[in-house]
Amino acid sequence: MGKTRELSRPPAGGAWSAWRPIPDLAALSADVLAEILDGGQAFRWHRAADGTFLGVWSDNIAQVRLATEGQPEWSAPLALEARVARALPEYFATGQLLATLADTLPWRSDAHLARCLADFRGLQILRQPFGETLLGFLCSATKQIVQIKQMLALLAERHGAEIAPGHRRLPTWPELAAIPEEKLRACLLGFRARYIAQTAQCLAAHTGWLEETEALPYAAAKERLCSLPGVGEKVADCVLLFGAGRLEAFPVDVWILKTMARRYGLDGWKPAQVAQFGRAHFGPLAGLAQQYLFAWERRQGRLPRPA
DNA sequence: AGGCAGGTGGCCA
DNA sequence: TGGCCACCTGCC
Repeated sequence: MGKTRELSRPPAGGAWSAWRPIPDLAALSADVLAEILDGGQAFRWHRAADGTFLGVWSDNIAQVRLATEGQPEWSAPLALEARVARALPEYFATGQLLATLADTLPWRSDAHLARCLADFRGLQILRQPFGETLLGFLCSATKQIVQIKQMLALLAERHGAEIAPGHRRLPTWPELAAIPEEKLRACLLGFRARYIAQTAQCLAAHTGWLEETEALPYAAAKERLCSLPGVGEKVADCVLLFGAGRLEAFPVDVWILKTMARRYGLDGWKPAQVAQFGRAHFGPLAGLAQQYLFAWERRQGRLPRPA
C-alpha cells in the first residue's frame, strides 16, 4: 500500500507540499471520506486509482488522502500551500464539530438514523464557496453526479483562470456574465445554460447581492435565492446547506423522497410534505441527517455512484 | 438503440 | 394548490 502510493506519479501542478494532517478533523473511513468529497455535496473532487482525491475550490487546490490510521491529510502545490492551509479549516468546517453535534440528532428514537450515524461516523458537511455552490447546483437539474462533474470540469477548463500549472478554477459570476449562452451550452449544460446565463445577468446587475444573501437568516436567504432563474426550493436548500453552513436546510430531491418513503413510511408524500416532516423530525440539523441517509442508501446500491 | 436523468417554470383546471 | 409537460443531450 505504501509502496504503490510512493510510486504513483504526483498530479500536475508543479512541486507539491509534504503531507500534513487536516487540523481538527478526526480519523475517517475511506467510505466516509468518499461520501464527503464525492457524495453530491461538491463536484470538483476526483479520485485517483490509489484513493487520493484531488480537488479545487476558489483559488485553492489540494490533494486529500487518509493516513494508515484514517487521519485525513493534505498536500498542495508549493506555491499555494500557505493559502490552502488557511482555507482548509473553513472548507472542511472543522469548527462545527459535527461529530459532537450529530449526537443531538434524534437517533435514540430513530433506529434507522442510529445505524446511519454508527456506520458513517465522522461524515462532514462541507462549507464551500457560496457562489461556486450556486453554480454547481444550477447544473444539477436531472443530472447525476458524474455528469455534473463533467460540466463543471469543462466550464473550468474553458472559462476559468489557471491557478497552478494544469489546474483551473471555476469561472466567477462576473466572468460567467460575459460568456454567451452558446458557449455555456457547449459545456454540456443543455437547458441549464439559460439558467446560468440569466442568473449571471441578475447577479451582475446587483453588486453584492450574493454576499448579502449569504449573510441573511435561513428563510430570508432561501427566499432570495429562489428568485433567481433556475433556482427552486431544492437548489436553494443545497446551496445553503453545502455553501453556507445552514444545517437546517433539508433539500428534497427524488432520492430523498424515495428514501423517506422507504425508511419512514412516507409513501405517496409530496416534496413539500416530506420537507416539513424532515424539519420537524430531525430538527435544526436536518441537513446533516439527510447526508447520513444518503450515505446509507448509496452503500445499499440504491443510489447512483459517482464515477 | 432509445429512454432516462439528484429540477424548474409555465400553463391549465 | 395541484398536476402535467417542455427543456438539452450524454450516458448506461
